Amino acid sequence: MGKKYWLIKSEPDVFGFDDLENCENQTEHWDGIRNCQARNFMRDEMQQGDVAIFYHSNAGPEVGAVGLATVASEKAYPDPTQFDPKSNYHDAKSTKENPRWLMVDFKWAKAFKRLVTLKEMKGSPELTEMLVVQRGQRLSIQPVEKAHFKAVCKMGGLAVKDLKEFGI
DNA sequence: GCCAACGTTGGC
DNA sequence: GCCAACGTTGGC
Repeated sequence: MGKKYWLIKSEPDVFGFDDLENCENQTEHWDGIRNCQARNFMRDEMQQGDVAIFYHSNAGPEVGAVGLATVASEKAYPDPTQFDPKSNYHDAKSTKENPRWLMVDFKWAKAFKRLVTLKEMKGSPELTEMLVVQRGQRLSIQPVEKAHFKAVCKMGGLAVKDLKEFGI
C-alpha cells in the first residue's frame, strides 16, 4: 500500500513545528483532535510512514506550510486527554471501553527552506483544488493529493532529491 | 477583535 | 430527523 499525503494544522503559539523538532525523538502524539472527520482519517487511512505538511494556523502573516512530518505510530490509538477531567479536551461521554477520540504520533521530518504562506498557495494555479485554500475549510487534518503535496514542497524550496525519501 | 463558515447540541 | 441556537475555527 502506497503512502498517503496529509496536511496537519497547528497553532504555533500552542504547538509549532519547532516544538515538534524539540520533542524527544522529534516525535509527539497528536492529541486534542475533536472532529469526527479528522478522527476518521487517522483511524481509517493513516499509516505509519505517511507524510504530512505541517501547517501553522492562526499565525497572522506567518500562516502557512512550514515543513514535513511523518506518521510515527503504527496506527491510531486512544487519546488519553479525553479521559482527563482537567484537560481542555476532556470528553465526559467517552469511555475507555469505547473511546471516541484517537490520535497518532507525528515525527518531525524536514523543514522547508522558506515558509509557504496561505496567500501563496491561494495564488498558485496548481493548488486551486487543494482543500486548505478553500474558503471556510477548517478541517485540522486534511488529505492532500500527491501533485499538490509536491507543488507545496517545491514552493518551500525542497529539492527533488529531498523528496525521494518521502516517495514523492 | 471581527466575523464568516462550519460543526454540534438539543428541543421538538 | 429537522433545524435553531450556540460554540469554535481560523483568516484577516
